[in-house]
Amino acid sequence: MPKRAALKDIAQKVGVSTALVSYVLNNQEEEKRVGKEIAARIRQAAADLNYTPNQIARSLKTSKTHTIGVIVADIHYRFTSGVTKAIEAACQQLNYTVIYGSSNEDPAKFARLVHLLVDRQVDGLIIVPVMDCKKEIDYLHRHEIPFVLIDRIPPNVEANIISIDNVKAAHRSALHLAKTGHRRIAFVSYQSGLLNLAERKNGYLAALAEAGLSPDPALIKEIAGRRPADGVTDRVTDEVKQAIDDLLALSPACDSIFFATDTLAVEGLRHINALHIPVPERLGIVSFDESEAFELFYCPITRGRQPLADIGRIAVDTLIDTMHHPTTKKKVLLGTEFIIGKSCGET
Amino acid sequence: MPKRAALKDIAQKVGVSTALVSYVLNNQEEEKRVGKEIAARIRQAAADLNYTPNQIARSLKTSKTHTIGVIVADIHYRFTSGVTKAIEAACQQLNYTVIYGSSNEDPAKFARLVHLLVDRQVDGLIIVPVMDCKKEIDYLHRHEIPFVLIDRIPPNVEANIISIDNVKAAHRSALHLAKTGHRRIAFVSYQSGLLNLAERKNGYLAALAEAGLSPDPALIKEIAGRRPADGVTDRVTDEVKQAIDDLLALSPACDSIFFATDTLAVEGLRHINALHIPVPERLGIVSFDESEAFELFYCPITRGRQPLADIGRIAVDTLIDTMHHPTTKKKVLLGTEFIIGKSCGET
DNA sequence: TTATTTTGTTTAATCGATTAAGCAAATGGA
DNA sequence: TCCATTTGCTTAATCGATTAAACAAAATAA
Repeated sequence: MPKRAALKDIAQKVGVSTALVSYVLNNQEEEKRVGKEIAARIRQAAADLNYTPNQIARSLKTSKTHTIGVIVADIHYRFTSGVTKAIEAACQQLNYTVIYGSSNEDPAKFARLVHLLVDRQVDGLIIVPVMDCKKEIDYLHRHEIPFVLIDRIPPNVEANIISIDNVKAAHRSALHLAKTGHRRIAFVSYQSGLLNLAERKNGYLAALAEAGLSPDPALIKEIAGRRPADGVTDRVTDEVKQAIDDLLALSPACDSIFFATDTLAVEGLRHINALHIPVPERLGIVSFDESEAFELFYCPITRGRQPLADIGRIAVDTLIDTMHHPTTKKKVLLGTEFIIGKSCGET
Repeated sequence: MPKRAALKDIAQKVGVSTALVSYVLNNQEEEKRVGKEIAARIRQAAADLNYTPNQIARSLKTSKTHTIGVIVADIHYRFTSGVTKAIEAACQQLNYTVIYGSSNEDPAKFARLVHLLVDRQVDGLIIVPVMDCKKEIDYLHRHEIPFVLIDRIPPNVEANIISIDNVKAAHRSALHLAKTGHRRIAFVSYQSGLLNLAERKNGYLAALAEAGLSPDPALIKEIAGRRPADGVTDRVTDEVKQAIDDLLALSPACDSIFFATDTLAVEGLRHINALHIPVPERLGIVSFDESEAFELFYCPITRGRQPLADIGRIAVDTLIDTMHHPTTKKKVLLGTEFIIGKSCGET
């Protein structure tokens, strides 16, 4: 196998300098006034030799890699794979390549990834931030590396952010439970400093207030652990079970649950199923996000669906934008779609 | 912002040549007999300047990128995200970076991706092949680029392959339906030249034979379109509906369905639900793969689960292996776990 | 005819690291 | 004392492309 042809080889074959070859193959023949006949011969030779430019060499010289780094929490989340799919599609159109890594919610791993990708000279980053990522964000700012945060909004951070309007979406979900006659509405979320969960809680509380219901701390359950790596979900699973058992034992009884994420809802429904609690008769349910399970559950789950494809696409657009105009700081809050199933009873 | 420090800067600061700096920072001080005191000063300077090597330059020189390319069908498939997660975890351990792209089952896109990743000089590839990928496989062979195929086994191809034993898994699934008293067992799959689906069919047929049931072409439904990009699933959805309607109208009646993939099962169950067909009383169900929905369905679905994490991990191991010993051609067929739900009735 | 502009091409530096080969000084052996 | 080794470091080529600057030849202007 002869090794890959380089510019030099084409130059040699045609009998010109590499400069000319470079000009022609980059379609600069006009500006650089390359002879028509020579240009044609160069193209021919390039085709004959099956030439493809060495991107590494090009990157070294131009310090542009045409690559963007994507740091997600866990590719196995529906949110993540949905958004990632859209990111990649958008990048493919723009001729960008995607390097990907997942933090698994671990700040140390997150930090390593940021540095790794920066060392690999990505032109920009799309990041699902973890807790305690202020240092890395600062690092990116200092080094003037364009980036966009998605999904979560870390506190006290200036940056491009693409997310959804969590307050509004949560408000709508909780209010729907109230409107369908529920009075003791529980909120099950993760314990986390991430602003998006805090905002979902705010939306929930606002809805209660609007419906004239008084908040009850006993109805708010915040699960300590994020779903750990590698399917070892035991801890979360157990805590969710406990939370639901607690809720069901309350008096006055809890009559409905608003799950702040799809993963929590799936865990919760599994347990509710095992306990043979009828939905929506005994317990009304609303969840955030999407899951195949929500439609196939005997009682289709009412839920707020995030526009995953939009988030991904807009994240890429915004990133490309900042790459050209580094000063722009965009904050985009997208709306969610509210899908009414049967898990809250009839309206 | 001062620009990133290079080897040259360290050399200047310490007052030595870049060669020495390179030796020290690559821990070759012993072989290259670098003075102890100088070595220490070099390390100190590197730390002071916050030096990180420019991977691009290193790659250009060594023509190793420490990057592997992953080409999948669709990251939003559970199979894909599960395997990808394991691939990335393994790569992180070995200090490899993952570049990722999805073919969306489109041979043209697949071909473009292969060339793109090869141009980016990936050290190796992990690939979920599409139909008609013989040309690209040959290309990789010709250029001596190490790669591993996963999930699907294209016909007439010599390569490292990590997959599951589809015949065996399908055989077991179909046989389970027979053992639970079903006599008119349908097989719903995709129409595709991919060998793994063909093998699942073979397993199904073998099980029928073993159970003394005669195969009936009317019970075999092969859906034409793969799930198209971007959630536009209408065509597949409609076809699945039609297939199930057809099956239910048969006489003698079809009493059970074996779905060859999770996506088909989810589509199918949605329709079965809408028709209020009771599972397992009227219709026994077995599926391939996993879905959150299978557990939350009112009647937990009996299924064969692929060892996604193992597939990913072994794919990486095998790839690293071939990178060092290019001649090895491994073919690994993993076993599947058979999870008995309630969708076939009692044993 | 000479000066100027235009056209077409080459030269050579550069990006940042790696690494074979070369060289000088110190050490050791006879 | 003289030659051979060892030690410690530098030089310079290289990977493959980009691109400013220099240059020569031809065309045009004066």
